[in-house]
Amino acid sequence: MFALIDCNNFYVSCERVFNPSLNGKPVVVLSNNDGCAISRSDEAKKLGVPMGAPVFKYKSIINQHNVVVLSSNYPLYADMSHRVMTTISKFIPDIEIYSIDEAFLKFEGYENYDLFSYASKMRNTILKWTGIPTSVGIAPTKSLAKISNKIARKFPSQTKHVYILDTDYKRSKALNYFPLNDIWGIGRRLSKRLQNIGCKNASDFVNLPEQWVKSNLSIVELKIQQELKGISNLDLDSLKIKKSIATTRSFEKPVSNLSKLKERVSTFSLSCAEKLRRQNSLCNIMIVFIRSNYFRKDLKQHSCSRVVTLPYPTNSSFVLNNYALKAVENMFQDKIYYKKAGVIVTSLVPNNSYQLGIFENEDYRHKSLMKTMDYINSKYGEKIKLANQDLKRKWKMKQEFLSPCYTTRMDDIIKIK
DNA sequence: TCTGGGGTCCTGTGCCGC
DNA sequence: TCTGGCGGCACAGGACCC
Repeated sequence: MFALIDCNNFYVSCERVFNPSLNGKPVVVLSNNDGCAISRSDEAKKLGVPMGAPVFKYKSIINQHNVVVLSSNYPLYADMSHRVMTTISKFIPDIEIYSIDEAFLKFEGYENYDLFSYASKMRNTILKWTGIPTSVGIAPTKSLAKISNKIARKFPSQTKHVYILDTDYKRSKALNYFPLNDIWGIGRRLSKRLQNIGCKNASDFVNLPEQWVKSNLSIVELKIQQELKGISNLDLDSLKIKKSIATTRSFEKPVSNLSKLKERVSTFSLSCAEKLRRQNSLCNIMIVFIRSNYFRKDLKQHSCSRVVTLPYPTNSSFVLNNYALKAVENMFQDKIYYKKAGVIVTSLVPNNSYQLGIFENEDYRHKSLMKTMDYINSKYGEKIKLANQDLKRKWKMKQEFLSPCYTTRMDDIIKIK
């Protein structure tokens, strides 16, 4: 059996742990630049603030009902997530951390356990130790565990936040209940396509001939279909090695000036280099993109990307920065208001075993220089920069409603008098 | 005025070499 | 020497997830 454990309204719940006055009130947490609502309390959901809604469109609801609006505080959420995951692994060793607020678990050798009471004990412990409420769905496959988790969340008074989908009767009842786009892996586009051929709910999808699914959709949908039938196709993915690393941002204000754009992209490339070094990887390929604001139909649009195949695998800030800047110069067009840019590194290889080039290899001094740079920056804050970065950095992400970093910054720790 | 970021995977297209 | 078919590859773009 598999279980999916999911933190309820995770970002809002993290905020509530340290600020209990938010309990019972409608609360939303916003995305970067305070753009969209990406986490909502039950009260805010009831008021009709949708997931991912641009917050300026819902100002009247927010003002009318005194909805508390917060900027996202990632250091806090990352630390709380770590606490929750550590607590879970004390109960079950087979764990796949699927996202910041979700984990899949595998119950192997738990045949003699009462899974309901074991899962309830786990969620009570998490609540007690971290303050974060969770829901647990248990089923024979990962896809069904997802559905089971939805049931646990949707009917809290009946399920007490733990639901076990363990019989054919429960399975077919659940599949008849949930619409297509509630199935893990079936999004907006695909559910529309399936609706057009007469599928109304998950059950209709499961009853489609396998051959048809394979030839008209893809192998991914076929796997989902089998999982929903109760045939396990997806196992725990415990060792997750990243295949790409990205740093991308929307700008608070549009950028139409090449040197300013270069400065931003430079910072993104350095951030990617740092992330690479942190996980002891080198990259072979770097993708740089710049894009105007596609919501502004009245302005001239430009969206462009460059794939840079590097001469040798690297995680050197200097090398990545140089190529990123060349790519921007190459793509930049005058009189365009750029709204977003990013750097993605991919084709990653481990730091300690990679193919050396015949003609060109990295300057051997970079390695120790980077090590020193990372050490100084981690000890004293971002003290060392490259000269082409804006040394008096004026731009800053919009975060008007940021809560303190209660658990990760000494100055922000709550004082008890 | 104001619309996120970080991932994975798949598909279509164009090019190249056999 | 030319041509068509085909597989492999790179790349752009899209769908999906949280």
